[in-house]
Amino acid sequence: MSGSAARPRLHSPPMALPKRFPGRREIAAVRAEADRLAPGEESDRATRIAGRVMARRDLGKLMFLDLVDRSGRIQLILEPVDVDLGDVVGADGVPAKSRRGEPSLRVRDLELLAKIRRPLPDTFHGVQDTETRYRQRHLDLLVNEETRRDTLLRSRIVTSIRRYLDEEGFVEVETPVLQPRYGGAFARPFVTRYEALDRDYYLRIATELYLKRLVVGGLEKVYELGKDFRNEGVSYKHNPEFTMLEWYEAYADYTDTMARIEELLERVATETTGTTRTTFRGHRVDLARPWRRLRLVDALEEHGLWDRDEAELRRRLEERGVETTADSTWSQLVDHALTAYVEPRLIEPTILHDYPIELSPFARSTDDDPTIVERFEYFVGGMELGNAFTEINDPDEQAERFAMQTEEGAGGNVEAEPGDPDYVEALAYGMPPTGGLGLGIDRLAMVLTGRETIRDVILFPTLRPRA
RNA sequence: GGGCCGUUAGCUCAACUGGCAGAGCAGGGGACUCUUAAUCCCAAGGUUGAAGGUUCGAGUCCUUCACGGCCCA
Repeated sequence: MSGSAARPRLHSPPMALPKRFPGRREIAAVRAEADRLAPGEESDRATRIAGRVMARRDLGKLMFLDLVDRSGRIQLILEPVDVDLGDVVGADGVPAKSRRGEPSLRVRDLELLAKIRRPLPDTFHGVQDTETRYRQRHLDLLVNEETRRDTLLRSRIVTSIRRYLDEEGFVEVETPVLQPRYGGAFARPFVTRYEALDRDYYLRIATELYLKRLVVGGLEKVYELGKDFRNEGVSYKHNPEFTMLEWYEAYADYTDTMARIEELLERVATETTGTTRTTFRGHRVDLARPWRRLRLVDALEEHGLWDRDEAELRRRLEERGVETTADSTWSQLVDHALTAYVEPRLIEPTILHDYPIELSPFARSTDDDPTIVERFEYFVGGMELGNAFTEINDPDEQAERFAMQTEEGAGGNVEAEPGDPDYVEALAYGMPPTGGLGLGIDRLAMVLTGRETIRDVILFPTLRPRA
């Protein structure tokens, strides 16, 4: 911090740094302006920019700094000052192009806005240690440009999804995160304590049941985009706290919903990345419509893994060396077969549709087979992105499905749907035929950023606390 | 929950079969008026994740623990 006596000190004393830096332009815009000049030429237009000093090349009587803000990077040319890598500064000067042709700002005045007090990590190699990147995301964002880029891309993805749904007449709503009774998905919940009521509450595992109440109430097309919580381990595609979109559209069925999700993802990809093509986990995939469609039964039969008899299905799985002791019900065996043999092969965007009724407590039966329901899941790069169905709107039918799930739970499936009598009562007031859909936002962000783990698209992924 | 791998300076990484813990960047001092991973000179920087053990001697071998990663469940 103590520069040589020959060097002028920055005019702001460290203890009284400015509280604002007004009139600043984005670095990317200034850089573009400077780029239009000839080498050695200077503009006469005074310009102010601010950001973090990320490189310093000190030549004695001349100094070059690289200044970075959210929009980009530009070189500063100035009289030498006492400044450290990582300092936040505001610069006042004119766009210029160096003799070597680098777009720059010729600085008249440099103002320290925030002093770095701990050394910045390596600005060339960045932070490589995954643990540091997740625990100290500020460092990751500062020195790893890809992290900044993918964070901004994720933000544009969410904005683009909202724009589409809003334009299509959907209403964005917010429903309870803290719930006295959980439901709407197969998962174990986080349990918490509501002291004032002296009873346990649950963090929501889905928004499903509340959103469909709103369709009963006449909102017609609703969506919610927010966090769900599932009490399970982490993997490359699982974080216990994750972001989910659910929408419900009155007067639509699952074929309408298929068309809409294809349209949405094609559009979001194009708007945010400029293309429908992406590379994910080593696979080149194209999100452009139409996607491949495949019946679940056909997909399982391809592997000789479709059988209605639990013992027989278990035998066939074990024959292939699959450990099935954790699967206590037929539904769990089907799910296991799906996860192990079908899902990894669904590389190009694929809609897998028409599910067994046992796996789907909210979906209406198909017209030609009451044991098969109008449900689909859609996959990209061997990973499920979401789930959708033609919603049950008959209260008696819904009550029966909850009863089936109670049996499923009694059979040993801890993730069985617990049921919700209040929801059944809501349906008794009449819900229009409705198509509903869930979309895993984190997973979509993985596909569009090309990141291989969900922890790279969640800014603060769940980690064990340091001892 | 199980298996394997990792943890060395603020950051990125070395250190052979057990034999003086090292470099680059950052930070400190100095030189340098068009550099862009600037360059050059000097000095400094360590409880090798934690605890225990084996050994004349441990970053290295053994045990336990913590955290992370990958695979499996």
